[in-house]
Amino acid sequence: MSNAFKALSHPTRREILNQLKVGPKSSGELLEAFQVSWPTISNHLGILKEADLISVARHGTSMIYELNASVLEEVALGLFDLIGRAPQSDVKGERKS
Amino acid sequence: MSNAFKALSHPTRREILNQLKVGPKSSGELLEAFQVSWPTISNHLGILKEADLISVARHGTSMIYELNASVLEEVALGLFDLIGRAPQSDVKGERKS
DNA sequence: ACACTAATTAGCAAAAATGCTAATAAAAGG
DNA sequence: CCTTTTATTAGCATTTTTGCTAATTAGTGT
Repeated sequence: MSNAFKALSHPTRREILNQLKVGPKSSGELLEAFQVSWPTISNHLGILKEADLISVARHGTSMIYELNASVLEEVALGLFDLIGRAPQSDVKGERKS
Repeated sequence: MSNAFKALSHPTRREILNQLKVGPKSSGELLEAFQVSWPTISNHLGILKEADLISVARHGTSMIYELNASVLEEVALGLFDLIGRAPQSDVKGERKS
């Protein structure tokens, strides 16, 4: 859990998650949204992956990154628990088939 | 928002929030739960306060710290937004008087 | 095999976070 | 006013994070 919050504590990494919100993207596509070098983005992606907030799969020469919704949900639920008000669990977004 | 996540990224600080979950406490009371020096706790409390995750009020010689539920809720909602599934707002916690 | 594109790893320097001891402040009680 | 209790501030060393350039890996096309 510490890893997750640490990963979330950097603005660039939160913005990466925000970019991935609309759908999977490659390192290169993500790079364009930020004024940093490629190794820097690569490092941020590594940290997010280490925290299990994103998943990655190779697609040809590209690495495609994707949000890990379940882990993000866990973190959010942990915060709700802290203030003693759990959200209804019947939301869950996706319906069953 | 960056401040909040940074504050949450340290295990001791998350545990402080956990201690405050049951109710307000003084620095001294909080200190007893951790094997660190007093200045260290004071520093962590300062960071949590800076992030607006807790509030503080003087009570005699003691400083009483208290959870800022609304800010924690905001952070949690931010995460839910990231995965596109907002929790129901009809909470299970306090009823309306 | 060779070049080209996409991305990561290595190595480094600068900045920030962590947590200590010592010194200081602020309120309460005698 | 002086002491005690409660807590913060100052100053410092150690560790971690951040982000760069240069070098390397991996796949694609010729």
